[in-house]
Amino acid sequence: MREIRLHDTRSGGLLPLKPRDPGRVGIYACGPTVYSRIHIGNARPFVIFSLMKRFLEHEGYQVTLVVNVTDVNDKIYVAARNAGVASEQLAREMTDAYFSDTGALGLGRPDHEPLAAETMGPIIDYIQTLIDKEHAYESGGDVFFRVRSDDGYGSLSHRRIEDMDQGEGVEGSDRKQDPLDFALWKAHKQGEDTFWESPWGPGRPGWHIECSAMAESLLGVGFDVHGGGSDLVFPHHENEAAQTRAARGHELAGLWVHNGMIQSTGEKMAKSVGNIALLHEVIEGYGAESVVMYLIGGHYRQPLAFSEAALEQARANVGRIREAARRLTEGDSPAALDGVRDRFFAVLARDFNTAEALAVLNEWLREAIALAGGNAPGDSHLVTGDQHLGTGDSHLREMLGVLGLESLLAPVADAPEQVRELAAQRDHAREQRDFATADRLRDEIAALGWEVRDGAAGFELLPL
RNA sequence: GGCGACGUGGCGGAGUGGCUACGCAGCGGCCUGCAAAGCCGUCUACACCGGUUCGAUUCCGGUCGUCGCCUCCA
Repeated sequence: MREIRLHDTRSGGLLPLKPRDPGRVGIYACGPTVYSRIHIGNARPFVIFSLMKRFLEHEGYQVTLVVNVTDVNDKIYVAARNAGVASEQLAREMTDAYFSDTGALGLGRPDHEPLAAETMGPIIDYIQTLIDKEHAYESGGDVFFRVRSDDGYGSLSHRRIEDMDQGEGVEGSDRKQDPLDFALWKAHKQGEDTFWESPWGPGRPGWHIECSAMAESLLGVGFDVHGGGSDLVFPHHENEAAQTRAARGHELAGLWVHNGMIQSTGEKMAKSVGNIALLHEVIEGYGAESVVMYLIGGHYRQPLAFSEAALEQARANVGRIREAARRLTEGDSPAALDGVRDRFFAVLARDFNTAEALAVLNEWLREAIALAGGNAPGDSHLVTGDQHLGTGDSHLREMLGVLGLESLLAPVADAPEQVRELAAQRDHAREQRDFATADRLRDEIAALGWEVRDGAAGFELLPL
């Protein structure tokens, strides 16, 4: 089994993936807070970790991917109040929208998608354990985590407690023993229409404990990879890690993997900045494959520039691969290309470098063409666009499958009878050298949503 | 202010102490009634200043700039 290395935020370096249970990998990635439709930045971790799961499965691991939904949070109360709907209803609607928006990416679903609202029992138990171990305390209906009781606090985000903002003026500061302490449970406040009963009175959990509890109840303590956006390193993941150390005496995850931000107008795409592109709109505009292609075009840890041009480019890339795929034959790829295919996966094994893998995939396509046509550098006429290569597509299928782009290999549907009839007429007109008629028919075909291409072996019809 | 990351050709974006990243766009060919698609070829790079080195885009230091986190945030 090939060694897979990932960049670990806590150690700051590339670490080999050493599964807790040999052959089995557990991944937990933080999903969105559902108070509005998600934007393409929210989709990045969903795509990265979905594809990482595919890659690990390709490498022979059995993978459990958990992506949570934060459906209990301050933001949701505020957004619901502004929209004049119940917070529970808004959360439910936006959760559904999230499932539908990410579903449209065509990558399938994670193995588990827990909701905070449905994990309330474990969350309350978790808090009670922290109180019992004196890592947390109740104060006026709130419960706070005692940050200074965790020796490892700051080890994930590389901050020293002394450097931290003392949190003056922050909500709840009058009830905290230490300004650094953060809320595990927040007492019910007037106007908050969703709340739960607890040993400390009615209220709702804090964000950080929700994730610790959801992750642990599905993957146990010490699972392999905890992922999420780099903006979550502090305080969210730092706090998750602290809670687990305090309650269980063990690290929550072996590796902490963080994706970079998508940038728009030169800064992080964020609802609060107002520079967002909603995922469902981008998918409708460019197609799911283009969105996936765009997201894997850069290394997951780097910031990624968002623009119309970047999406257009991704769409062009998708089109080119789809064209190439059409010219291959279903079946085994030539052994001469095994090395290129292997390199594709070797590159992914080095910190999941999808950008470099894509370059290798391009190389595979180029060599497949050269192999089929015998093109030497400088030859430009041996393989033409309409020529079927006769090369087996198994390697490409394997690579595209890991990238979530296997749909590019789907056969083109037959054109409707009406379109085929027009195309036949056009072919006849061309034989008669009646090009005016041929061009008019091409326009008619285009108006029906099809493109006609002429080749040595006759015409082809493709959906526009 | 503290911590961290980054500055690559028109654009997106990898990577490396010495050898073409890749893609998009452009340009020149091939093919073509025209077109589309495809194929071949091709031009623009490694922020700036020092240092280490036989040799640095790649290592070290500095300067300038950008971004992220420190508050909800993928």
